Amino acid sequence: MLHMRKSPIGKAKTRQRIIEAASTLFRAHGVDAVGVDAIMHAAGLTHGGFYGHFASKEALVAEVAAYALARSAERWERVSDAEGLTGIVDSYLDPAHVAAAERGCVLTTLGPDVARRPGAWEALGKSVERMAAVLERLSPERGRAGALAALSTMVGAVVLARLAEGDGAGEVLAAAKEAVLGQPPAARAGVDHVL
Amino acid sequence: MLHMRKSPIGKAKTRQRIIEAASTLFRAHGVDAVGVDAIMHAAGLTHGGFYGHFASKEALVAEVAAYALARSAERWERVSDAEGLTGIVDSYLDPAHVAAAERGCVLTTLGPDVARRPGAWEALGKSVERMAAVLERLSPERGRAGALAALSTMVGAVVLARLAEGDGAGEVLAAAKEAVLGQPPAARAGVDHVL
DNA sequence: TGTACATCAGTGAACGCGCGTTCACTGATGTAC
DNA sequence: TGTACATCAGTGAACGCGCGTTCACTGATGTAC
Repeated sequence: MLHMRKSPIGKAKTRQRIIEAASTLFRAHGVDAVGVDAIMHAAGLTHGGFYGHFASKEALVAEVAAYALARSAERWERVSDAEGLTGIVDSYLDPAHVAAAERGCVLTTLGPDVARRPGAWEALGKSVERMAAVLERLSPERGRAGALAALSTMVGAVVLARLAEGDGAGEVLAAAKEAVLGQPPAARAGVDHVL
Repeated sequence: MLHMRKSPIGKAKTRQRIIEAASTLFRAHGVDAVGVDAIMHAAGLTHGGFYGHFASKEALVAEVAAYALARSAERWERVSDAEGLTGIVDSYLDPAHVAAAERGCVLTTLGPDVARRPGAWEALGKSVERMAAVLERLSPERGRAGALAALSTMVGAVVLARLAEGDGAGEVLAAAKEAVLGQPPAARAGVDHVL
């Protein structure tokens, strides 16, 4: 092969590239539908090198889930500072989020998948906690229970929106937005029974 | 082999047995983690007979998802008649539902998995519609948007509860229940930061 | 009612294939002199 | 500064295995006489 990456300082970067490639592929196609070979290829490497970075595919799954959700939590904290509750809710309950599952929130793309792998729970819990804390800080009057309920609504709405055809997705997202932000029905379009 | 089932009237029952076996296994382990061989074995048959009933594993997946969610929708309609909104919400947001994923709501066990298989959407949409209709009938003052938001909250809460360790699951379920039923905080236990 | 036969639900060996994982190796790198 | 060498990140062939699917077959069933 012509190009190889062998400097010791580069190993950590290669590892990170593998995690990022896997986080896209896992979210897009599901954990079991993506092989080590496909991940390494997406990272610009050959499959054999995988085990120099991770003990097993399962170990990668746990790390990827934790990493991707931690990035979501970071984003929530950053957006909440700049744009407040509506900033988070609008970007989460956005058709673009529904469409781009490969970059979407892990809870909505891999939730049930990760739930079957108890090894990954611990690492996710911390990020879920951070996301709930952001919501609670922005709506202190609803308390922690209100924050957990709002998070549930947002996660569930994106899951449902990905199962809806046509305009159904938009209707679910709008309904969830209304519930979480407490907006009145306002000028509602004449959408009817499209889910 | 000693026992075989070959009467023409029995074929439809065999087919149903395959669907039911698959619906349990898919929900418990995920679609890609369960092979045709395991499904047929659980149905008391050998793997070769599968293709006398279904064109492919993908065709079975679509049928299983539709069947299992339709049974949920039926149950919602039946329970709503007898026990009203609290009957549905209490049984859906119950630790027993969280624990028994293999018999749980398809939206929470296979949602993202099915979302990646557009072939199965159509059959699911009808059942989602029925579930939303049940919620709207029981809370007409919140309208269709309120029903879709409540459904989102319930689905998201079960997904999150399956990712939580220890008491975190109960906390999410209680928060979602409070949000959907509109109950006041009431006598809340001193649970703190357990998710 | 009893016998011969056609049907076809279910069997199980076999197929090509891609999986997760291992391992002997290669060759660019950073270091020692 | 220039050369020789040890390190080790990454390569790619190979492993056993289980996948989805096919197919020649078996034998219990319902039917015809």
